[in-house]
Amino acid sequence: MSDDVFAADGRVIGSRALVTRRKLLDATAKLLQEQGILDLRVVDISRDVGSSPATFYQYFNDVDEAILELAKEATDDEKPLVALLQPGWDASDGLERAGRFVDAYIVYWDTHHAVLRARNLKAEEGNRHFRAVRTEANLLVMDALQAMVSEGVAAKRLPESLDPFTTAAAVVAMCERLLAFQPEMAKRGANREAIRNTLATLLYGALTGH
Amino acid sequence: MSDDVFAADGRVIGSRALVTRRKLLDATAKLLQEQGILDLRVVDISRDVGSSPATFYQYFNDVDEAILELAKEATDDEKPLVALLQPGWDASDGLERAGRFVDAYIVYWDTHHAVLRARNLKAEEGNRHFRAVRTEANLLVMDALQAMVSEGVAAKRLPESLDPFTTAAAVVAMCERLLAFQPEMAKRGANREAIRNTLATLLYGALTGH
DNA sequence: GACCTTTCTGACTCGCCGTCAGATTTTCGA
DNA sequence: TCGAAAATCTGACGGCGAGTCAGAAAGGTC
Repeated sequence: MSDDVFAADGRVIGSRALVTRRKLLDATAKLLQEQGILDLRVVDISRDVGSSPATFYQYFNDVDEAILELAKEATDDEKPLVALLQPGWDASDGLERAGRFVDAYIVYWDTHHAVLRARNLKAEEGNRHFRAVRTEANLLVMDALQAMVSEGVAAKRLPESLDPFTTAAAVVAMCERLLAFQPEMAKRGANREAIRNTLATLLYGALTGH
Repeated sequence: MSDDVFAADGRVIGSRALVTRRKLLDATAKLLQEQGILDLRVVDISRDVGSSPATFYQYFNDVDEAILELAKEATDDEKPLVALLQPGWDASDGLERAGRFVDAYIVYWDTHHAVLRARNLKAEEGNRHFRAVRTEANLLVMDALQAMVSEGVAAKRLPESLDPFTTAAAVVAMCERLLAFQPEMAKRGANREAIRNTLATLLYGALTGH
């Protein structure tokens, strides 16, 4: 496994090119955030870094490839979340632990939501590269969650009708989607604190049975 | 309030035009499903109904407008779901009632998932028309859910830290997103039945505290 | 400073978007 | 049934972004 970074035609690139590529990725992330994936144009990305569209195609075969790269980078930031999902939430500080996980998840989501949204869309539309990245990212957290659910079912705290894997998926689903609703909910009186606490309580309930 | 349907330029259209417009909407839904929103082209929609792109623009100012119309139609199919969300899930048949709601939700989702996905994307990217439609659709179900949560909190079955509105949103979030994960989960052993039962159990737990 | 390698870009083709003038079809009064 | 008017449809076009490629520019090496 090498750390070399490749251009679209497969050749290894040098340090100057690496800087250009990085700028292109940053501009892609920025515009994805500002304009959304539907209005993301290669021309704009190029203009943003002060180069020509042809330069973009030196490093990526298309916009998808750049977004995929950003999605992989986002996955790295998801890894630390797993440390917050150790078994034992049924102890007296369980709800607090759930809260700490939710806090960390909110930071993660806030940082990467535009990229994650794009990743999920492409994955749901059947793109296999994005599916793979999403699955890998979700499994990080879901394996840990699944273990917690299995433990709860074994200890009879949770009903047998809960499939551990599906429950884990449901928990991830709830986190992801509730945060996506957030701006809309704010207008209807549910502030960040309420969302945070409700989410923590629901996770605590789903994972420990309390 | 009139039932008249308007062309893009605002004039009321007749019955022949209504048929054409319907065909365009159906083709839009079909291609949205097959190709996803990112590859949806007006040329393809037109070709599919055997007319020219110019015809499309007679009825819609752009593709968004057609998708918005489809999203509104999907909302109509969501209304019957509310009938399955009457208070009283804490009775002995509560879990079965939760299951019936989940079944109905799955049918609703399967029918409209491509359109709902597009609606949610546009809403999350800040398009106010799509936000309005999504909010309206979600509120239908969320008002009913919220009442159930409030009842549970009042009866001390549910903890006070659950904000009823946010919990309702979380329940909707879980339904939506878990079904979106479904094809991926199937590969990892979680079949439809497991998803259905897990979802029902989780809703039952979140809404009744049992 | 001549040569070689890496990186960048102007200029081009292609295809889709959205428009509009005019063609085609339907409606309807006489 | 006919002809005019209204409704509907479309060919053709300008504009713009995608993606390609040959060659220019920049940087490194001796």
